[in-house]
Formats: sequence, C-alpha cells, structure tokens
Amino acid sequence: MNMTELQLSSNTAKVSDFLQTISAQPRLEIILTIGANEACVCHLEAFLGQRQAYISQHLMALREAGVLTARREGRFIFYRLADLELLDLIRHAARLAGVSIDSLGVSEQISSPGCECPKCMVDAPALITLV
Amino acid sequence: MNMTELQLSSNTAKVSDFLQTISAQPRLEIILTIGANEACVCHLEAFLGQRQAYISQHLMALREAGVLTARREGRFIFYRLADLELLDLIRHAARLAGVSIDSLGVSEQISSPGCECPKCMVDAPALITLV
DNA sequence: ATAATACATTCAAGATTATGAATATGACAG
DNA sequence: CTGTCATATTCATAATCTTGAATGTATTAT
Repeated sequence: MNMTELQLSSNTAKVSDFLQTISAQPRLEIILTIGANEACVCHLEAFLGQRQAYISQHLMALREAGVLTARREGRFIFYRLADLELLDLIRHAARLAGVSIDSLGVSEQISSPGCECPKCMVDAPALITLV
Repeated sequence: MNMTELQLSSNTAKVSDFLQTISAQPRLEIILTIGANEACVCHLEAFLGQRQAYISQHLMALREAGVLTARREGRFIFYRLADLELLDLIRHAARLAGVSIDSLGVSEQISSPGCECPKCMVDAPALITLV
C-alpha cells in the first residue's frame, strides 16, 4: 500500500496530484512553451535545450495527468494544452509567488533554431513568459 | 551546485518552488483547514489526526515559503494564510483537476474534539471542503 | 525491404523529499 | 526555579522522484 494509491482516495489528493504533476520546473517550462499553440517534441527540444527522451518523459507525465492532448501528423506529434485555463492558473500562481509576468500577450514568432518541422516555421510559441 | 540553487535563478523556478511547496497533500490539507481563519497547531493536530511534529514540519515549510504567517498568543501560536487568494488558486486548481468542490462557504463551527485552545472553541475552521 | 527520422519507453543510479523518533525551546503556572 | 504544556527543530532512514542511457516503435523516404 503505497502513498500514490492512498492519495487517489480523496479529492484533496487529486488536487495535490494535479498540482504536483504540473509544478515540476521542466513541466512548467513545457507548458509555458506550448502556451496557446501546438508544439512538436522537436520544437520543445530545441527551444528548451533538453534532450528528446527527457522532454518525452515529461510530456508523458503531463499527458497521463490529462493536461496535454497529442495529435499525430505524419512523423510529428503535436502537443496542445487540454485546457487553456491552465495558463490562468499559472498566472495566478506566479502572482502569489511574487513573480512578475513580463509578457502576457501572444509572443512573436520565434525562429526555433534547431527545429525544422513545418509548424515551427509558422506558429508563435509562448503565451506567457516568466523572465 | 544542486538543483535548489539552480532553480532560484529563474522566475519559472520560483513559481515551481511555490507550487511544489503548497501542493503536497498534507500541506493542502493544512491550508484548507486554516481557510480564512486562524488555527493553532493543536487544532490542526486534532482536526487532521496527525502528530504535532509532523504538522509543525509542514507549517515550517509553508512559513518559509511565505504562505503562512504566525502569531503567538501565550503558549499558543496561531497560523493564518498570508494571502487569502491562495484559496482561490486552490479552487482554480480543483476545477482543472476535475474535482467537485462541495462546500465553498465558510463552514459551521466545528467542535474540534481533542483541541482545548480558546480559539478552537470560537472560530469556524474551513473555508473550502473538498469531500 | 531498408534506412532514417521523430518520438516513446524502460531501467537503474543518484538526488531529493517525506516521515517518525527524539529532543529542544519558549511561555506560563505553581 | 521547576514542571508542564505548546510548539519547534534536528536527525536518520525510507520512500520517491529525477535524470541519463539505452533501446523500442511508428512513420516516411528511398
């Protein structure tokens, strides 16, 4: 009988699990990088400067928590936030954490050096930037 | 150079630290038990059915994160949320986590069996109940 | 069919955190 | 100034999480 099983029994535990899933720093960064757009793994890899397997591991956790949805297009898999209100939650948390949110609008298109997928040449990447 | 020091360098890391501090289940329970009121350790101990040292450890973490403020009154120390908006953040998270928030109003006074401090006989304990 | 690309999964070791036990401190009563 | 109560702190260990390495799978190109 481990902690995870016990936690699933109460609603407080569900909130705890949810928050713990999204709040790990690399996951917050993934969420903020995806923002209101779609992003493929190669884009996240290039943008965050992390290895593919590492990104995939966190994407898997976020997918299992229902935070992300995935869509395959040819060889690429595009991830999107299941609920954009998650961005509001993070803004809310940032405010309480005393962090200044410098840019809240949809940011300009980023060149995404290192990612050659079709979407990376089109989409704007981040909705929130925590500088 | 450990992880904690690295995390302190970016704002994303501050949000991550903040969320991770509050999202551990016993800490969420403490926060929800305190709600909009004050609570002494003995009350939390009785209400949550945990040992004193255990409660104090989590209170210490929450205090260091700036989430709680403490006030001494004689032998008792009363804790209060530093910012009541934290309760809104938790409501927000509960919604995104698909958890039904059954009672959002200030709950009735609870008998707090096991806690004899003066406040426990007066205050209402919880603002949110996640059943 | 083979190779290459994009991504997923597994596994184990290291790092971190959570927890219980023991002990310390600070305030008040006597 | 001694004891007791309320709370804080320290410490060691168990549990968990993170991370990197290696490998697997699905899709497309040749």
